[in-house]
Amino acid sequence: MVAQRGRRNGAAAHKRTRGGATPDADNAPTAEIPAVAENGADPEVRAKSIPEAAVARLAVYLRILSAMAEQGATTVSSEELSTAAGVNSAKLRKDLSYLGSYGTRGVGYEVAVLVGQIERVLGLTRQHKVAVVGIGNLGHALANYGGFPGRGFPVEALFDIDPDLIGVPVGGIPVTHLDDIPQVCADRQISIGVIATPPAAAQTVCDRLVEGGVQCILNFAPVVLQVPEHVEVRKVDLAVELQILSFHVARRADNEPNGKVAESTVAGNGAVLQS
Amino acid sequence: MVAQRGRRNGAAAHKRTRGGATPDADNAPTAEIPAVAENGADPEVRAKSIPEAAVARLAVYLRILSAMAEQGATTVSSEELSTAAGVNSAKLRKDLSYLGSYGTRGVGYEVAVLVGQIERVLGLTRQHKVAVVGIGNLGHALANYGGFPGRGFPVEALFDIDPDLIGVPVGGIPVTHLDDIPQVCADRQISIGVIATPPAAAQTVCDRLVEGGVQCILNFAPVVLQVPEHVEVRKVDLAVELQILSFHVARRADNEPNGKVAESTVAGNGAVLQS
DNA sequence: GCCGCTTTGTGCCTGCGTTCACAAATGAAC
DNA sequence: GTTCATTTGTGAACGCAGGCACAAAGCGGC
Ligand SMILES: NC(=O)c1ccc[n+]([C@@H]2O[C@H](COP(=O)([O-])OP(=O)(O)OC[C@H]3O[C@@H](n4cnc5c(N)ncnc54)[C@H](O)[C@@H]3O)[C@@H](O)[C@H]2O)c1
Ligand SMILES: NC(=O)c1ccc[n+]([C@@H]2O[C@H](COP(=O)([O-])OP(=O)(O)OC[C@H]3O[C@@H](n4cnc5c(N)ncnc54)[C@H](O)[C@@H]3O)[C@@H](O)[C@H]2O)c1
Repeated sequence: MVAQRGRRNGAAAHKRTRGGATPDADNAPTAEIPAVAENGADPEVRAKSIPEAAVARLAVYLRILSAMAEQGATTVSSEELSTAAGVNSAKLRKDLSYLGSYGTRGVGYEVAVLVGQIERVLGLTRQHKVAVVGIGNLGHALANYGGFPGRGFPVEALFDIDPDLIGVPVGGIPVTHLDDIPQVCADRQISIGVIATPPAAAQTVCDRLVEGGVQCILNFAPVVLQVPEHVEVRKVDLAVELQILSFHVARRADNEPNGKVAESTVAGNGAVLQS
Repeated sequence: MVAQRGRRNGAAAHKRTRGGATPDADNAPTAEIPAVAENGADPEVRAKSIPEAAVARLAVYLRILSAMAEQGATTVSSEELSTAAGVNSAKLRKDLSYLGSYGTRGVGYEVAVLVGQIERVLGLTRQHKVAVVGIGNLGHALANYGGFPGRGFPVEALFDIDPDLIGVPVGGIPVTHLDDIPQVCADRQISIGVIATPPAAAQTVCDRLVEGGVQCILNFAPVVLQVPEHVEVRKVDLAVELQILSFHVARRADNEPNGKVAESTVAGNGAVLQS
């Protein structure tokens, strides 16, 4: 299949296919925010541009901080929080600095303030309604999972193509037919669509979600989705995860061509005590 | 030149806490391979050092190539494959160049060769046995999923703490009790452990897996795991994924402080014709 | 009120990852 | 055999992210 010849790539590179987010370390494009300068909507908050990698970590910090708050902690130091999150303390401080300056030198950060600020930046001050499409093995697990509603992501619609499933409640919500995706999503103001259908159906489902006004898609099907520019896609590809792990095993095996497997490297427990 | 006081990074960088892989765009540390120079084990293959980000993409290319092979394709150009994978063609070629030079200039790549080479580099030439711990909603889905065995990752052990589950076969494999993790993993040469237990149990389960000689862990529980240095952890945190999506929605909303929601931006199909 | 201790916030440097652009290689046509 | 069209492979430039180290900033003790 040699296909298209002719044109070098004069206008080629433009066709940003968009959509297929590489499984993991992609999303490089630093979340740009054109410095909304005027528009005094947000008072003192000058939402700079936060690196995508930092956003991912902020979500982790938020979970840890919430847990700390529940246990009664009122302040944390960057050292504390960073070890709990498994990152460098300098990196943590830099990440927090994207929020603004909410720490007290010599003391640390106030847990409640930090929680509030991270929620603000991540847009968690309002709820984001979620729809799950494909109520099979995985879809059932997602629909039943309590961790989403608890964090501001209520699941408010379920879809499938299987007639036997239509109308059956899963996790308290009845399953609707695939064809109603656009309608229902628009009606219920769904903002996040989760795709857990077989790969072959994923693109079609995706198109309908977009049609229904869904702005974000979390895709579990191992396919690269095509979406319009204003829609954000993230992919969770478990097979890829396993293959990355496999790579590391192989690499390690190559590096130590000693005994066979060297199993029983029990190493006691991995208590990374300090540093 | 600011002189640089004190040790630049002489021996500092060691304190790597290791373990808690940030949810997403982390794993930066370019998979180092000390250039095994001698040791003629692998004939012509000089396993260089492949960037982690590239490894993730290679796994995606592999899936696409496999599908193409099934449809009878024998060769592909970088242009074709790159659009299918949703990446830049230059990036694709660079990624493939980490494998060695297996393309034919003016023609393209032979699908079969590429598949073989990627499998070799990812360590997929041998099987990696998988164990799943925590056979709840998610664990059931994972245990039943056919996509893993089909890709060289046979699930060969299931564990849970629930007495009602012990002995019950799920996806053809009976569930074993938690306590037997070290024994069973060692016996069956499990190399990858998947954790799908409640967060509170994750660290304990992780320790036992390590005790059983498991080298890689895929963690679904929203906690940061502590592991010894020789164990590789990857985390799949769905709440974090949703929060990253939320961030993008919020960001976009901030940028366009026009009408309310501007829904119905159906935009027909996402054919991003030209830049 | 001053001093010293602690912890934040950040400037700077380094290194990885992405992208461009082009030389080299190859096959086909004549 | 030469030339042309095509596509690979990669050197080099660039931009982002990570990490160090220190100045600035509070707090508490004396
Ligand atoms: N189960 C896992 O652990 C796992 C792991 C990795 C990836 N995945 C991926 O997740 C997706 C779902 O996996 P699963 O195990 O739940 O599969 P499944 O077969 O159990 O469920 C698929 C569901 O989608 C429904 N469906 C089929 N066609 C549809 C369509 N056109 N529109 C809407 N719904 C449709 C089916 O009725 C079924 O309920 C697959 O793409 C799979 O590759 C699953
Ligand atoms: N279900 C989802 O869609 C989803 C989404 C995101 C994250 N998660 C995470 O995945 C994990 C599992 O989720 P789930 O919905 O399957 O939960 P679940 O409650 O359905 O299943 C948990 C299973 O773990 C078992 N278990 C409890 N303690 C254990 C222990 N000490 N050792 C071994 N097994 C033990 C339970 O018996 C149960 O079978 C949780 O950490 C959850 O936060 C789940």
